[in-house]
Amino acid sequence: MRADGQRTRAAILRQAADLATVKGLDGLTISELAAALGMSKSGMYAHFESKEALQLATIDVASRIFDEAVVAPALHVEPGIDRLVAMCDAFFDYLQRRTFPGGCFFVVTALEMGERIGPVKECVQHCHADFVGVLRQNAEVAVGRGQLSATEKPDVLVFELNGVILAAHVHSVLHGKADALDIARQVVRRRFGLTGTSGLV
Amino acid sequence: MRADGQRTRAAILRQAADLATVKGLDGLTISELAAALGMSKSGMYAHFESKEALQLATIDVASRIFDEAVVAPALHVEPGIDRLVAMCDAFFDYLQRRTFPGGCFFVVTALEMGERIGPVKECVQHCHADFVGVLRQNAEVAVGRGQLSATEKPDVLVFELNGVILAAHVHSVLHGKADALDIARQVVRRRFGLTGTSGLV
DNA sequence: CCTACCGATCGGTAGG
DNA sequence: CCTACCGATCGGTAGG
Repeated sequence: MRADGQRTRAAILRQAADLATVKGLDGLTISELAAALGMSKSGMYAHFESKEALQLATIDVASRIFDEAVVAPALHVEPGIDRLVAMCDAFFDYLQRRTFPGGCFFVVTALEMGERIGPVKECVQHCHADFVGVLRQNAEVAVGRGQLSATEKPDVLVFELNGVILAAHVHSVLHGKADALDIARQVVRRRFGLTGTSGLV
Repeated sequence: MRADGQRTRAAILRQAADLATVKGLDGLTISELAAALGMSKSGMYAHFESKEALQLATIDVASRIFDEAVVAPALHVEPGIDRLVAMCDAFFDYLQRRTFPGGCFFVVTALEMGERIGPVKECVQHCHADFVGVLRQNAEVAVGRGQLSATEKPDVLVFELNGVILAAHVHSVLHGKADALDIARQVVRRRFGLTGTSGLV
């Protein structure tokens, strides 16, 4: 049945995304993926013609999961600083609840693909750039509405927020430091001159 | 001759470190490494008993290269804020001159090893923790000497500096943005309330 | 979606 | 440090 095929495909991609956050998009193996799903290796090829096609499709579903978990919730609050803070908080929540077992799919793959060449790298690159673009838009709104000083450069602000996100990842995933996400929430608030909900400075 | 053996071993490890920053410590292959050196695969096993031993030895030389490039230069300036800024600047220089082809060895491997288990992950983890520890010591000195407010938490400051380093990496390596390192230097200076050498805020 | 199979490459060893 | 080789596993295909 058609619906079954699509459900299977979705299950494969979700599992692939999970595995990729631990082993990398390249370290991910078709046999390993099949085994994790209790299927045969050739069952994977019934859904994808090559490993590269599988990788590309995996990035696509991962970006949907990311948007749903991190971007979408923040769209309910006002553009500008509020949305920026909401989006960072949503990211920290998404990281904390381990939506993917190895942390954030795009943090892991962005660093894995650093100097690679080819469609998989470009796809990861574009997904990451899209997220940075959303942050940037809101940084511009924040400056435009006078929520931030007119001398504040959106590019620099986005760079800094990205840094907090990345530091949160390394401290919580690699080092398993439980307080990393609290520190991250606190740093974001202080950067905007807000009194944190996460306790004293 | 003994000296030849050691020179070969050093050449193997240097090449391995280079490859690991592009393909990852796990994606690195013995055959690929041998080919890059114009040697045979079993020539590698004359120097290392297993891939894991090779990985561990590679991390060791990478940490020496890192210390020489990033930590050592900063030891010539006063502990505290000055040394913190010098160390960050040294990191940005080391990244800019592409000491390793894929960026910083420890940024790349720290994210690759995120949720792995075993001696290789632990080794990367300890190297990263050592660097964070050096930053932390200087953050404590800075607070102790009154260069920073007494309410400033060293852990939080180190978290932030780590974020700047990571953001510099992603923006310059993945996205190839040439101005990333200038932004990074600027952000570090502003964080300490210093007037940047890298132009206006 | 499976069994059965392909050539290529993996990490690693024997023997020199 | 090499040639020659090992079993295991890789990505991928044939045929059903």
